Amino acid sequence: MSPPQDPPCDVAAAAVVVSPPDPKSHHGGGGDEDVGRPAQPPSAAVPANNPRRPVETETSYYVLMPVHELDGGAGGSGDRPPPKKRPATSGSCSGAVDDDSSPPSLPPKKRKVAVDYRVDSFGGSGSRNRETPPAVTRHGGGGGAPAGSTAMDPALANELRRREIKFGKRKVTAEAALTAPITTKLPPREKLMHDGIRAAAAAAATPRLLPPPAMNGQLHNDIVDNLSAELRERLDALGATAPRYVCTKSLKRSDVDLNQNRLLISCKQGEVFNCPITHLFTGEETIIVNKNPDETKETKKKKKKKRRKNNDDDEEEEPGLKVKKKKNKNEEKERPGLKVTMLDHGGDTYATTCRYLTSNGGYRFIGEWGKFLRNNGLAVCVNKGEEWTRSVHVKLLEFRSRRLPQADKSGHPDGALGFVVLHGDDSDSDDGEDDPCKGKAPPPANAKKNKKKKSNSKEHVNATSSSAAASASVAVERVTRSVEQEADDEDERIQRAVNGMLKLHDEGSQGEQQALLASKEEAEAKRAARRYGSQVIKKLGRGGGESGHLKPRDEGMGSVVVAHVK
DNA sequence: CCTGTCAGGGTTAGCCAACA
DNA sequence: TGTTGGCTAACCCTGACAGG
Repeated sequence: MSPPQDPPCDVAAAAVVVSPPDPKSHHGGGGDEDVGRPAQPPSAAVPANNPRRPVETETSYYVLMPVHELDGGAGGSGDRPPPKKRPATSGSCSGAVDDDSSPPSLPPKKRKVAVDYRVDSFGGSGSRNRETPPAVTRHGGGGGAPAGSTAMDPALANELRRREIKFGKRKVTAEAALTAPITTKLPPREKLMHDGIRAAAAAAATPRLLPPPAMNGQLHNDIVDNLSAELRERLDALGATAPRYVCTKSLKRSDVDLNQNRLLISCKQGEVFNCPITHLFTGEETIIVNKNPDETKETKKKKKKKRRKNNDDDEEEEPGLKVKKKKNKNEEKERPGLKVTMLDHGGDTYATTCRYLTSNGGYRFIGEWGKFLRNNGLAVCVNKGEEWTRSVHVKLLEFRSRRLPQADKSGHPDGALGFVVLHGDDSDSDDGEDDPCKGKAPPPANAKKNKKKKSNSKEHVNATSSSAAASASVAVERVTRSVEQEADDEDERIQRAVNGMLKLHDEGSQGEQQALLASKEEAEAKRAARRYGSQVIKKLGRGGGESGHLKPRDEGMGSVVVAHVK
């Protein structure tokens, strides 16, 4: 659960991908996080006569190209609307994160973290101004800007330049027809590619004080811009800093249960420092939030023992109980937990307390969380037999204000920490699209199916993404003949793949990593080709010397080209 | 190389106890 | 009675490993 990286979105690695018909058309392949994402069971997906796929859409062609080239044309553009979100088909709780990650047909009872750690995916929007950067940084190459920041890594640049797409035997004319328009655009694309490279370098070199211009940054802007007037007024009144996106939490039943009155945001054990919330806290706040976790355990054990003793002989314990009560009172005064003010969409204020619970491995917000639920119509009283069938997520945006309680104790010049909590039905949300981490979230109902899907998704991802070098910032254009719905899914996947590529690159485009990826991807692509009757036409950037009648639309666009031959 | 199985780990739901 | 703190079991995913 490494913090998402903010990709330089201006440049695109280009990949011409003729996707195999189905197997991957439904799974959420994509970013590295998505590799494991469950997808449609191969059995259902592979058949060419898949009922879910229109006959004429068997072959889809994907072209990854610089985002600025995506105007009009094949339906992609830099400002194209965020990929449509797949509607949650099941009544089960599926968070925003879960949504896109999980296939519609898979309503798992329990799912992995629904917390959307897009924090950094907003171009670090969530963290860019943070005092405490995430433990995992994107700067694999060391200090300063990430690789290709101030200047593109020469090796990468060379790699990109010598990339060529080579098409082997192609009996399908349709591809040629598709590629035709592509080739016609070659000159501008080359230029754009260079522009893109420069843009990537510039973007990387630029301190991320602003959200990146595209993708997640756009999403971030959307979130912030869509704050209600009341909320804005409230923030102004508090003299709050600009809200920054933290994460998205898909509300589970336990989160909306009024009897529990708490919101749990779990953090993977051992990776608490990767949790976006963790980095919101100053040192002082961290101490408060995590106050004496060990003591609590010890006291608990003691309590347990005492309980047992109580069970054994109640009479003797009475004095002890009194003592305990007194101690508890003292503990109450010292009760750990950070006072956190929450604001809802309407600007209403809720005083909550945030604590990190080692037992649950996550942050628990208590206090007026129940009030929030009631005011926002999210409350469920399980005792009354109510069921939580909605799929609602909440977005957390952090801000600070000196006018909040305990601002002085925060240890932060901007004051105490507060959260803007925006909720919405997942069906309305589009957040999943950009979530690089959502891949982790979706647990399929069937693990076996999952695996198969997983493998498919891997193939797809690898097929669409190739060398890590190519991952140097991307945008995706899809040229497809498939139906819109299908296209949307594909779009999502490619977007995720791109994100994954970006992430890989950000993690530090190490040679080993590249080599590993390259070999893996090539193998996966070949496998996919065999399985789906496609042709692995050429793996870009591998030797690159073979002849081919098709030149890459953009130099430096690394990819595995898989042509599905109908 | 592919597939199936197993073990480990993470997340969530449910429950209970203590306290105000 | 409602709130809060905490534990634990169940579920499910993921990775590793072995067999075909």
